[in-house]
Amino acid sequence: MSPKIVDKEQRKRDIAHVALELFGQKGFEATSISDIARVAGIGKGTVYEYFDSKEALIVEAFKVFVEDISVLVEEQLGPIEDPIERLRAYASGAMEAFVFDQSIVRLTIALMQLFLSDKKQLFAERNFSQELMERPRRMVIDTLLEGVSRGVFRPEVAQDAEKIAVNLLACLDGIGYHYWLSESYFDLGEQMDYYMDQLIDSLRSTGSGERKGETTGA
Amino acid sequence: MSPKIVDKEQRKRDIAHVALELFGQKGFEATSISDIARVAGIGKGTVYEYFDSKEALIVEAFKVFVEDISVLVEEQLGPIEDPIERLRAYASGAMEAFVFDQSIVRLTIALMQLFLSDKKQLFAERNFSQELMERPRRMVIDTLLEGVSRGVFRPEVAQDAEKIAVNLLACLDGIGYHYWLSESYFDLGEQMDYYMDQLIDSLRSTGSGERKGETTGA
Amino acid sequence: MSPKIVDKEQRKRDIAHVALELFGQKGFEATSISDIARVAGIGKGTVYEYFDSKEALIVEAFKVFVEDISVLVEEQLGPIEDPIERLRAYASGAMEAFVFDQSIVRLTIALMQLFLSDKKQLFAERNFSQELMERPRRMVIDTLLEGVSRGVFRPEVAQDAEKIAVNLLACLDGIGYHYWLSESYFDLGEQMDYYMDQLIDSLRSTGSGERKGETTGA
Amino acid sequence: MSPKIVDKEQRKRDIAHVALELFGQKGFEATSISDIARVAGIGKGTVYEYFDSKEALIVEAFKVFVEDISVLVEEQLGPIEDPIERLRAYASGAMEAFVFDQSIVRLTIALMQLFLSDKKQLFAERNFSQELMERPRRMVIDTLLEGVSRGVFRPEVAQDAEKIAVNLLACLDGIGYHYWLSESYFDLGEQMDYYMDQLIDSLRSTGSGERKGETTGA
DNA sequence: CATGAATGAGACTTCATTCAT
DNA sequence: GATGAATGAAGTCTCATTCAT
Repeated sequence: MSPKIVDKEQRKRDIAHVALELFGQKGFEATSISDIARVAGIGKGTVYEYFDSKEALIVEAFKVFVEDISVLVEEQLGPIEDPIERLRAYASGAMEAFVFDQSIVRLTIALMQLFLSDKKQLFAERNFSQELMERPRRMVIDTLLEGVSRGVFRPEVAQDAEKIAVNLLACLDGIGYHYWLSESYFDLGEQMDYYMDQLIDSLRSTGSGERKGETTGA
Repeated sequence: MSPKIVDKEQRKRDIAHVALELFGQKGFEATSISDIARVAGIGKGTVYEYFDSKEALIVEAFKVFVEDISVLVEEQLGPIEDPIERLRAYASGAMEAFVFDQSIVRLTIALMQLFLSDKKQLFAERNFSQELMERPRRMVIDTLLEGVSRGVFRPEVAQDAEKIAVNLLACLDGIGYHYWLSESYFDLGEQMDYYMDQLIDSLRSTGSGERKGETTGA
Repeated sequence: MSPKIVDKEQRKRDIAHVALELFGQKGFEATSISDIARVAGIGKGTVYEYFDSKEALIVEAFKVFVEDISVLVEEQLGPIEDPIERLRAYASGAMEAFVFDQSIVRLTIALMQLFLSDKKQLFAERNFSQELMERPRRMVIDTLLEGVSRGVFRPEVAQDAEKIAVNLLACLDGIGYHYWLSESYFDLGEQMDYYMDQLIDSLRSTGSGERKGETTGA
Repeated sequence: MSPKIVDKEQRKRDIAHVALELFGQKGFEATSISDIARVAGIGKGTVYEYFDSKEALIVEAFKVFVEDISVLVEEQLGPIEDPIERLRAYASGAMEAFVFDQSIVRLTIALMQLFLSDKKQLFAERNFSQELMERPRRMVIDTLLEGVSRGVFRPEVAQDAEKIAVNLLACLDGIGYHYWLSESYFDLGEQMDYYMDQLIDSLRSTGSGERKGETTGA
């Protein structure tokens, strides 16, 4: 409430941001408190004024990460009206993240790291990975429903909206990770387009357009 | 005259397996050579009789991992003849891995870890992530072609076989990871079935069957 | 506001001095960082706050060594005016070092150790062994020239001053080392006097004195 | 006595020779038993059939070293008759060792290492450094006496022979070490010649030749 | 509040030595 | 006798964390 507290909260977030940046660049274990302090431009001891331990810092960093992603998705898709365009825009955004801004990919993988470490219990309170997907999923579901109500998508889409959304997010990520891991073995854009064409094709209300291709892949 | 007789190759593999186990449980950095030695029931120094460094051990562990997976896929799908059944069997296998034998998931994530650490160069020689997918991809492609030649799948599938295969593997993994990360937020079996139904439906030659459902999600 | 106040430079020198002490007692490889820390009364990790590596510590230690020696020579010879007395004083100082304060001998040997290890490249920047001799050589040369200008030494000494100086320093060291290695097989004082008598005798301007003895050995 | 025993003694010496070689190349601590065994072409365990410990091996190696040097000096000087030539030949040999076959230098330094390590007690039984000098000293003394009896050297040389010999050996070594340490700061040949000229000049019987120069440095 | 000096646990790695074959 | 697999002590170095200033 008082300016002091606001300041402290902001400082905390700043440090978490720096940490996030570094975690994404090198992973957790390779990122030391010293690194974080140096990049943040503060003293090593000061970090401990804001966080009880490195683990607490990690948790805060992911809290920030989840918020950032939500904001990012919002920004990218906010202005777009057409349901189909919205879905494609989401896919494009995901693709770009995998090809260009690897930090998101890296951070998601860092998050996975936490899941297979003993630190999993850090998340007793909150399930960040679920929160991470919550906003995008909400967005996809809303878009699907909007598409149905506009008559762009088939009515049956409405009742499967959640399932469709979950799969959409998962598949885009899956394709992205495989691309990332296989070091450009295939063309990410092509694969994602192939996937999206298929999907959108199957969503369209029959009257709203011809089936585009012969439909094959997922 | 003759020294202690030991099958060094076998021993090496054994240690690699133990390492693999632990890497999957805790990640690389969190797994110490001491841990590996203790679990393997040998002295710390002995590990270094078989591997020049922790990094060499990591590489060997993944070599073993890739081989294991290949064998596993082979075993699961070997006897199945029908193309559609083969694809479904593969999906089931993947699902089970995500639900039960988490070690595969964990190891794949461990592999991702390596990619975001500076140890990426360890794989200069071999691209394990690609090798890891090579066998399954081959299998899926062959199955698709076989399906086409049997008249079960539409002829167009043949030319897109590679793309379809890549997406299939990626999407199944994507769904699996999201499930794993979201801690059972959704029903993995249902989601995978939903995906596979859609996919297979789109592969079938028009004459070979009715469109199974109305919905089409990813 | 202000952090713990410590004179880092002084601390660094202190640690280097402790290291020097131990290097002289046991050699480099036999001296562990733990040893140094223990004797310095600090924690093992603290050493690394001041030196990036053991090698950096070795370099710093020798920097300190060279300075110490220079100061020592200066102190011993500073006030003496007469050229012959100065030379004899230097010889006496060297002798005492070999008989009493073995640390100088030990450290010089430690320095030799470095030369035959692969750590020689540590000295890419500075040639400590040369620096170590620089001051004494300068001093001897100056003394010789002073002696010539005073008419105490023969004029020809001037042009050979450098050669004479180099040999003087080298021979004194040689005698000292042999004494040290042979564990008092001979009387160091006698041998050095014998050497110095010969030398000074050969330097004297013919008018300045009778040849002292018959013998002349080096 | 029996062939077996001879064989064993020879084997022991062979190993010691290999060890010597390696000690000279890298120093003690940097030379591992594994290294020695590998270069000797035998098993690591076999080394322990011949030596109780690494330290015992070091001792044996130096025993061999001392013998080798004696033989070497004998070979180099054996055939030379003229006393002056013998002395100069010894100096040349020493010089070559410092310039070319650094292994002798390195080994002598390694020997010094032992003296400043805790392993000094290894030599309780024998003083290798003294033994090492014994033969050359003997040789120099004999040569001096021979020179006197031939009338080449002044009669007084005889009674100081030991002192002269000790200083000669020590000074040559001293010049050599300084050269080695200073990395060719000066011309070793010149310095040694300068020293030897002076020395021999001072030894000559007055009748046997003019004083060569004005005599200056040692 | 902020700082960074200090620290010890613990990581990787080497190596002299033992011992079963 | 010969071998090399096995081992643990010990070394260098990193880093999360504490605490005096």
